Amino acid sequence: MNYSRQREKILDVLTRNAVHPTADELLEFLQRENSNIGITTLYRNLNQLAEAGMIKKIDGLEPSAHFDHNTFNHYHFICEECKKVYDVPSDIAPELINNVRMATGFEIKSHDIVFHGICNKCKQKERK
Amino acid sequence: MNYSRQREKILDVLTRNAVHPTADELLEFLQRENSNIGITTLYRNLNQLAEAGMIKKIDGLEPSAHFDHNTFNHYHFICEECKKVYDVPSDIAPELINNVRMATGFEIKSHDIVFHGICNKCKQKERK
DNA sequence: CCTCAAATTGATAACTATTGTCAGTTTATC
DNA sequence: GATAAACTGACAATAGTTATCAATTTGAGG
Repeated sequence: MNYSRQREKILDVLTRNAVHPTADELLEFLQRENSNIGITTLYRNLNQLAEAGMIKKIDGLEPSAHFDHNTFNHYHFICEECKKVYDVPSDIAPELINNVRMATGFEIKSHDIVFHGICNKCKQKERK
Repeated sequence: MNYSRQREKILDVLTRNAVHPTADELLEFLQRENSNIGITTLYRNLNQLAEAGMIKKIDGLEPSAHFDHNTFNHYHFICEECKKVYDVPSDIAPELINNVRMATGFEIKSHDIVFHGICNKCKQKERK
């Protein structure tokens, strides 16, 4: 993978905006910083970076993929109210992979967990 | 929800073809049994049935949603080789929800786990 | 530096999965 | 049987994402 100004900028903006943005949201962030990067280039780079393990692509949050600069093993929670995506630490399911191996015999290469519910901020608001 | 011939047929075919089909695959199954149901009707019913809790919509298997007649609490595994979707029993992560509640304080309404890897059949084939 | 192949960009077009529209049909209730 | 509400399905539209490809940029070697 060669260097490119655009890829560096994308990685930079994604890291500074740790809100699990979609491609569209990232494009906005970039434009706000006067980085006009083509949407094709953005998608191409996001996929390349994910492929290379430098970022994470979060599926399961239809209708569009979100992207995460945090490549540390962890899970995600999306609030049904404010739609914000939160990180969930991976130690909530310590024996998961082992248990699946035992139960199925399959070779597990990766896994993702998505939780849906109401976050604390939105629980507060509802109480008022 | 009123009765409809189409909805009954969709539920019937989905139940008999327990392979977690996509909407397109379901359409094929239906056509094979000479049930020509419009794609709009199919999607509308799948969403209604999922809404009503009579089937499950499986997100996170891009690029398209899969559907599952099994509404029992369970998870999914997709084989990177043959692309088949398998069920994974839910008892592999017994304390999951509690642990997330403890870690985050969030109200968890639902969650999904998707495992990626190689299934036993494909492991066999690779050995040859 | 200069050259050159390989990698990258981005405008445009294309594709795919899914949903909106709406007139005509079916269902259920009285 | 009449009537309102639910449902169908052809068609058009939308949204997210990828393919195409000529022009530009990058990096390794001479």
